Amino acid sequence: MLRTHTCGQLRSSHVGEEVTLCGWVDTYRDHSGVLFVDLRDRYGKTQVCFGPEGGSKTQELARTLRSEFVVKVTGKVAQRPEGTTNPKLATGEIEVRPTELVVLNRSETPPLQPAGMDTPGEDLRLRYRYLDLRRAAMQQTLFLRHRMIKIMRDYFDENDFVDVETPVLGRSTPEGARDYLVPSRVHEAAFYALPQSPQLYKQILMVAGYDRYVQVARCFRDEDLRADRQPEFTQLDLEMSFVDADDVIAMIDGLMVRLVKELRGIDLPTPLPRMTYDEAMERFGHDAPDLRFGMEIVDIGALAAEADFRVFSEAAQSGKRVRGINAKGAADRYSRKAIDELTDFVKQDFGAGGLVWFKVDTDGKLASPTAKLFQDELLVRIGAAMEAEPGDFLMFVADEFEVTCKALYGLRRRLCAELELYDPRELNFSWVVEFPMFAHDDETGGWTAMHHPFTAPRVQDLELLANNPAACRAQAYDLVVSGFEAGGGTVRIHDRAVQSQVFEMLGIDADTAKERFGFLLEALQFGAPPHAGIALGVDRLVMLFGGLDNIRDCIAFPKTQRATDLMTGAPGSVDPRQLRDLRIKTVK
RNA sequence: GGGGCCGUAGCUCAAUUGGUUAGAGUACCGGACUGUCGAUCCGGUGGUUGCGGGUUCGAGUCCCGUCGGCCUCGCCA
Repeated sequence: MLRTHTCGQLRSSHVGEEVTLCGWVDTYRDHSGVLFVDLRDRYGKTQVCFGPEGGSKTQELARTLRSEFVVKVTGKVAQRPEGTTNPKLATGEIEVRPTELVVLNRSETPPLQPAGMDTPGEDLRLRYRYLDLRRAAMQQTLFLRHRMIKIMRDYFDENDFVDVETPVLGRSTPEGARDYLVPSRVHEAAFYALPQSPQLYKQILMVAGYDRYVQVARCFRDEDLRADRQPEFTQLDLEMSFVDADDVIAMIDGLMVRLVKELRGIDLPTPLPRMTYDEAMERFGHDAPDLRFGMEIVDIGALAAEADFRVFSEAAQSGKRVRGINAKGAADRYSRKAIDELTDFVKQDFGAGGLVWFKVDTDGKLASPTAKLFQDELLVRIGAAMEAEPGDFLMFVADEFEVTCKALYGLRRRLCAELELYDPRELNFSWVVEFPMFAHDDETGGWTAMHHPFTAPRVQDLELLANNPAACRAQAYDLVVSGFEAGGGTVRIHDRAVQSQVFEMLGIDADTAKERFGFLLEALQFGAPPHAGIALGVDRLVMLFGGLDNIRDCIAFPKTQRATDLMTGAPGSVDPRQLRDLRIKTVK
């Protein structure tokens, strides 16, 4: 070992000891007679004081040090003189007075300054990720990530889970996200697919009797990126046998309690609250509602039906929905121009016909250019339904249910950010349960699995499977943390007859089913226990616990929005010989 | 594939309605300084305003295209 201590370790109790530290030059302050260098490693910073007593040669060398040089210093730990301690540093009581300085490596002037106070542009940070990762904020996040995964592994180990690794090279299965494909050299025109999740393998492990499986698994989905979505991401994946949905939920409740306790020092009450999917869509327009603030959606369809204003009455009478939200006290925060932008927002992004809005004036009356098209008494009743008070800002969308959900969810999310209605570090946990089994497939006009094709319907909904699939609810549950889907799982079908029925609904015929995942269906015939599981998004949990607003900051080497790695240049071209081996020809 | 924001010194940003030689802080280089800790003080280097066209007497600023980063809709069982 080149060093005796780390840069975060020394205290007054070490005064007088001879120590050797290694680290990077964080900052330096040259006072001619004496010069100071803050030496940094992942443990902290220690001030090194080059005074005349250390020798002029050492001092001259120290004078050449610049940002991010890597050095080794040997010297005595000294108490700092009265009045020169630094309470901002854990090591601020002491300093090291070196008698020897070795420059282990110099550094070019870094394009971004790890010790700087400005956050560099993200493209630079990704291009020079090794410098970015030296920044304290990034180190804190990666340490948080480490601690979180450690807690998870300990927790599941204590609960008799077995960590089993599953293949990365698998086979492509239908539905779901677009696969990342890996061509086979040995088999012409055949491809492996990288796993979107270890779903099928973990079910097979249940058939194999492993009873409780867990894995921190890398997953891949070739879809467009978002602030909370990366093409490769990490799931805490688990599966349990002889359990129902409540057992899985309780197990995860316990994990959340542990995480919140150990990472935040807070006792999280359980059971975590639950809401059905239908309720979530009615109250918040989304299946992962942020419950840290109100602004719930209110349906005013019954009132709208009576309106002289035809956008409302015709919508209400034709089976569409008229719903709105109330941004409390926000009336003076939105000018006409800002409201025009909100209107464009709901039209452009969600296909809404428009936005009907009112500001509540000091008399409690609803005011807007549209207001004159309404009967006065109806406006009073609408105001009452919205619990409107002077200064409130009301917004309404009249459209198909799905459109009103998307538009009002979008508005709610946008306004809560603009109005700062919540503490970004606050964590709120809940479950959304009883998801629909099926969703309409716009392309084929048929049905598609809301979760995946192995999801079990609720027992009481079995007969709805065939005659009213839209009403059929699944034994599915999503963990929602502060408005993000932090995880989702289901009880799986272990009954061959039910499985066949679901495949039929999804338009997967027997041959296709056998071809695509016959291995699972076959396995289920050899004594499959009832089983259920869940997968949590590790990157997202780190983001939420870290109070961050994007997932890239939680990943050491993330991809850009266009799925490239600015540091390595991936994806890149390959040697023609590699393509020849794979018998792959690119076309333009 | 669609919509939006951004791109100016190594870095973070500014530059009035399109108008003089594109500025500041920091970094970097040189100098001063024995207690600083975002050190301070003095001096200096540093610019194809992402790139390519266009409009104009004149473009960092306006228009078109393009490249890159971010946000978002679609997409994400």
